[in-house]
Amino acid sequence: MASSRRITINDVAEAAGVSVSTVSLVLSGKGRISSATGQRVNDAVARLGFVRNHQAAALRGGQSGAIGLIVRDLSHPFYADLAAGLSEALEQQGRMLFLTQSGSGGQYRQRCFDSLLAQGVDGIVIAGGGDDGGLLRAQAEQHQIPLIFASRAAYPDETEAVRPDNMQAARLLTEHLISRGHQRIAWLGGRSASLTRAERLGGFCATLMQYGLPFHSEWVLECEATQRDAARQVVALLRHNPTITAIICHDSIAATGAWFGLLRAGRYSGEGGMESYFDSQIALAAFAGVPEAALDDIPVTWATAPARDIGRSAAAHILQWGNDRAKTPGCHTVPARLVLHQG
Amino acid sequence: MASSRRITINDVAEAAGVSVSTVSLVLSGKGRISSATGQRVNDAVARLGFVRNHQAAALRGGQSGAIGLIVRDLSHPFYADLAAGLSEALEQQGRMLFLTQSGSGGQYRQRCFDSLLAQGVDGIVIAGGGDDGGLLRAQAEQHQIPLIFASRAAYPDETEAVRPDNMQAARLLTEHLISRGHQRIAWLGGRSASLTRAERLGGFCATLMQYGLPFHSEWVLECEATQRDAARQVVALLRHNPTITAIICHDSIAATGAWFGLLRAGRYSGEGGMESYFDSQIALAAFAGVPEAALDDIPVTWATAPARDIGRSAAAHILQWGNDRAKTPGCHTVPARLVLHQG
DNA sequence: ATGAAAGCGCTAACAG
DNA sequence: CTGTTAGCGCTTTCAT
Repeated sequence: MASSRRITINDVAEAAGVSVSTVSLVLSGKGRISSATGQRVNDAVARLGFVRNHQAAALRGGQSGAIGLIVRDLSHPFYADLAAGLSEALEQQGRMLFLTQSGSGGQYRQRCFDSLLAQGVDGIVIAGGGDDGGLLRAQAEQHQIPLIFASRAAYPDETEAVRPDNMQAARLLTEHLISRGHQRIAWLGGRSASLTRAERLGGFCATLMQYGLPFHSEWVLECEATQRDAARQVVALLRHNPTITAIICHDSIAATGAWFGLLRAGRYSGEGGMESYFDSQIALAAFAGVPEAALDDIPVTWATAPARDIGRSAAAHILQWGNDRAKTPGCHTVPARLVLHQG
Repeated sequence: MASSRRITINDVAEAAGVSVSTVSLVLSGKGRISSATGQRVNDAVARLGFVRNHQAAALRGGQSGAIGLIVRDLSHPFYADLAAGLSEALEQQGRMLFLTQSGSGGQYRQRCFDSLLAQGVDGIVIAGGGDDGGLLRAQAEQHQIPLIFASRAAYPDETEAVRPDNMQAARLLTEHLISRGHQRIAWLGGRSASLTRAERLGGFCATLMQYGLPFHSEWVLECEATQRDAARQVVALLRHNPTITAIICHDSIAATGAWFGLLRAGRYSGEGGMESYFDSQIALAAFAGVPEAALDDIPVTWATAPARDIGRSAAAHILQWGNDRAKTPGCHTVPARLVLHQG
C-alpha cells in the first residue's frame, strides 16, 4: 500500500478517466462540471488518498492560503491568546498560519518578515512593537502584501492596525464602580509616559464628568510594577484620603499589590475569607492583559484586553484586505469585556 | 520603484550577468562558486530586493523547510510555551512553523493534519492527546513524513514521542523536602486514574524508600480540581495527622487551596506576611504545568513541567528524523526544573 | 462540459 | 567553475 511516489493530480485524472484540468476544476469547484464526472473524480481522490500540493497550486495560481504572524514571544499570555484567536479564525476560512517569534526585544523581526515573504504568505500580522519608521510597511507595499499591526501600542494614521479600546475599557470599569454607588474613585499604577495609561485615564475622566463627578488628579498615582510598591502606595493614599471607596488599578500586579495593601491596612475588599477591622470596604477594579484564572480569588472586577478577539479581528481584516485591494488603511479598535468577581 | 512583476532568479541572473543555475547555487551555497561571481550575484540580489520563492524551491527540491504543529488550544499556557520552544528552535535552524489548533476537544485534528500535509510540511508535531488507534501514525507513514507526539500523556512504544519526566520531577520535589529536614510528607491532589499522577507517586515513593523513609498510603489524598476541596482536605488531613510537616501537591490549584487551608488552620507555610497560631510550619511543594508568575506570592516550591524544553526537544528530534531516516521510534523524556520560592 | 498545452520559480542533472 | 535543459504539481487560457 505504501507506494513510494507521491500521488498527483495526474494519477487521479488517469484513475477517473478524465484530464488533469478537469480534476483541477473539480478540486477548486470552479468550472461547470457535470455531477457524474465530479463524482468519479472525488471517488478517485478518496480511493488513492490524494492530497493536493498546495505549494504547486500557489506557485501557479497566486494565493498560498497562508498568513504569517510575527509575535515577540509566544509565552506571553497576551500574544498566545492573540495567536489563538488569529489561528482559529484563519482555520475557519481554510487558511493556515505561519508563526514566527521576533524575540523578546523584537530583534529578529526583519528576519521573520523575510522568511514569511519567502514562504509566499498572503499577508502578515505583526503583534507587539511598532513599525520602525515605516520600514516594514514600505517593504510590504513593495511586495504588494497586506500588513497589519495588532497590539497595544499606537500607530501612525496610515498604518493598518488592530488594538484594544483603552478608553472604552476604562469607561466600562468606571461605570461599573459608579453603578455600585462609588463616587470617590482613585487610580493606581502605570507610568505617566505610557500612552495606554493616558487613554485609560481619558476614559476614566470622561466617565466621571459624564456622571457629574469630580476628577481629583491627586488621587491618580503612578507606581512601580511591583506588588510591594502598589501595596505601599495604597496604604499611604488611604491614610491621607480616607473617603476614597474604590480604586482602579492599571494592571494585575497593581491590583494584587493593592489587595495586600488593603488587607494590611485592614481595609479589605469584597467578601473574601479575611476579617476586617473596619466596616468600610474598598472596591477594586483593574485592567488585565488577559483573563487570569489564577487571580480568581482576589476580589477584583476586571476589564480584560480581548487578546483573542484582537487576533480574530486581525484575521478578518487581513483576509478582507487580500480580496478588496486599495482600501484605505486605518486603526480598528476592539472593545474590552467586564469580568465580575465570582463571590 | 514599485514594479508590478515579481522579481525572480532570472532577473537576478540577468543583472549579475550569469545563468540561473549559478544564482541557484549561490543562493543555496552548494556548488563551488568563485567568490567573484558569488559577490556579483549577492550584489544583484540586494540591489533588486530579490526574495527567494521557497514554494517553488520546495516543489522541485523536496524539503519545504516547514514543520507543522497541532495543539489543542494555544491559550493554554502549557501549549503556548511548547509552541514557543518549538518555533524558537526551528527558527534557529532556518525552518518555519505552521501552527494549527485542533480545538479544545481535539475534534479538528484530522483536518489540521490534512491541511499540514497539503502544505507540504517536512514533519508534524502533535501536542496534546494521543494517537487514535495509531490512525495518524499510519497516515504519516504512508506519506513518509515524520510524526512526533509531544505532551504529558503516554504513548504506545512504537510511537515517537517527547514528554515530561514525571518520576524525576517527583524525585526532585521529594529530595528537596527531605534535604530541608522533612520526613513526614503527605500528597494532595490528582485522580488515581491519572497516569501522570501514578508516575509522580512512583518517584515520590522511590525517593522515600531511597532515604529510608516510610510511605504512608493514608497520607496520599485524591482531590477535586478546586481550591475549596483542596483546602478542606488539608485541614482534615492535618487534624488527623498532626505530625505531617510537608505536603506535595499535584498541581497549582491543589497548592493554592492547600495554602488557604493552612492559613485557615493556622498552619501557615513559609515566611509570608500572615501570623500563625502555631509555631510549626508546613512546607508546600507542587508540580506546575508551567512557571506561574502569578503564584509567586504563595510560599511553594515548584517543579515545573518544562513545556518550552519539550518544544525544543521535539524540534530537535523531528529535524534529526528528517535527515536520518529509518530510525527506531521511541519516547524521549524531558526533566523538570525546581523553582524555589523567593522569600 | 472537457481536453491540450503553456508555464509559475526554482533546482538538479548534465554538459561544457 | 558555469550554462542548458528538463521538469516538480498544479492552474488556466484557449480550443473543442
